[in-house]
Amino acid sequence: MTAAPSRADEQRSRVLRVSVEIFSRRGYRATSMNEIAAGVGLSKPTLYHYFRNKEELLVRIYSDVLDESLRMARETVAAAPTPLAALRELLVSRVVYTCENRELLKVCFEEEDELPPDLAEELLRRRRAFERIVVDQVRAHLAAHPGLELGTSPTVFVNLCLGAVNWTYKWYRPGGPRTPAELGREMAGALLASIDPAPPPANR
Amino acid sequence: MTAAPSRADEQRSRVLRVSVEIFSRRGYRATSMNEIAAGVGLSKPTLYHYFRNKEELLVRIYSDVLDESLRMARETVAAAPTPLAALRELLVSRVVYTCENRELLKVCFEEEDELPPDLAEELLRRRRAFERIVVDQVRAHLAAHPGLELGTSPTVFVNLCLGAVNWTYKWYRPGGPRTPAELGREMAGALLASIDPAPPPANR
DNA sequence: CTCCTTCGACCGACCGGTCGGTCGGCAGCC
DNA sequence: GGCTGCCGACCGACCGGTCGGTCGAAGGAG
Repeated sequence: MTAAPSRADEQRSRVLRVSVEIFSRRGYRATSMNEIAAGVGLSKPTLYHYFRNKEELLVRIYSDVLDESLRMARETVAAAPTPLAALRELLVSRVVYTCENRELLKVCFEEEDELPPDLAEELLRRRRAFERIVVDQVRAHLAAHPGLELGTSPTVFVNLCLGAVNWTYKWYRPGGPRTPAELGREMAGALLASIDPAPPPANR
Repeated sequence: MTAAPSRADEQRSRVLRVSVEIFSRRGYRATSMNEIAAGVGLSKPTLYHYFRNKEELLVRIYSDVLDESLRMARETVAAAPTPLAALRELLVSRVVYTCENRELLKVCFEEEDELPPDLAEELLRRRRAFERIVVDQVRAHLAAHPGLELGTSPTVFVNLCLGAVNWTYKWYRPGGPRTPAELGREMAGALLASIDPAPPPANR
């Protein structure tokens, strides 16, 4: 059971929401604390009442995304009947999450090395944990289908898949003909074609 | 025939090389003109002797990459026997180019919207021209193989492929077991599996 | 009910420092 | 002697962060 959020917690998350919006639009460095304060409707000193400094904003944003991503990935894997299905759902859910949080992921992907070096290590550790979940599904799938040839290492294959999926933050625009979920299914289909033992019938 | 580069041209390209190095390491906004000047071994005013302002550095970097990319893409397509071969070579050459110019592409991908709005339009036009070359190969390949089912639109498919390929700037590190060319071939193989009418025999 | 204390939320004014960019001048080569 | 390459010194703007202080609600004492 999560405790009811205090007024302070609400303010903090409002600040974070506004920060994501402005960081994604103007960049972390180019955004001043005054802009954020104005966006939230507070003064700059009040921002510092809630957060130690500018860096902490970025750390919180990045860390929260990691938490959410890890949680989603573990849930997805637990619910999937086979490693291949898990892999497919993992990719679909990443596409959906990315499409629905483009600003957030833009900040995470592009401001990654503005993170303070002392925390970067621990954050990287959690990012690796996420990637490892995906790699494990590939390995499990290959182990279950000894005839399959991946043509590369599982790590490279996962980097390729996650790259294709993450890149959607650069080109996806809402309001197109596809819902994020449809888009995710189509992309996952193309990405997993090379390791799917039962490709769709229409393949000639 | 290209004219012999003047001394000034050489200095300018030295400045650009150093700028790419520092921009990629510290970010465009976080990099001061003084740092660049120190890196080149000049004073700040001398930088302004060669370039109008900081923005122009970024524009030149970005524009040069576009030129080179378009040139490479056109050459590759012209030399390929079939659309599928062209597509494969296009992806391989992108991977190789990316691996060998990680800093450069990092700057282009991550500082894209620091570009001045008045030039952004024309630069975007050229970027679209590059993407269009790739899309055209997909269309031509599908037209030549009526039985093939792409499972999505050519545009989405190209975004997916280029995303996977571009993302390599985030994870590729030289000195690994694969050369960039090998890496490119492996990745292109996986990416094109879903539209390859003659997949490798070991597939089952 | 009232008075008084306490405290979180909040802000105007300010500071040290940095940044992009400029100015005026010097040196050396054609 | 003019042109190119070069620089020390400087400027206005702005930024992250702090300081000192206000205000109103909560809460206990009488």
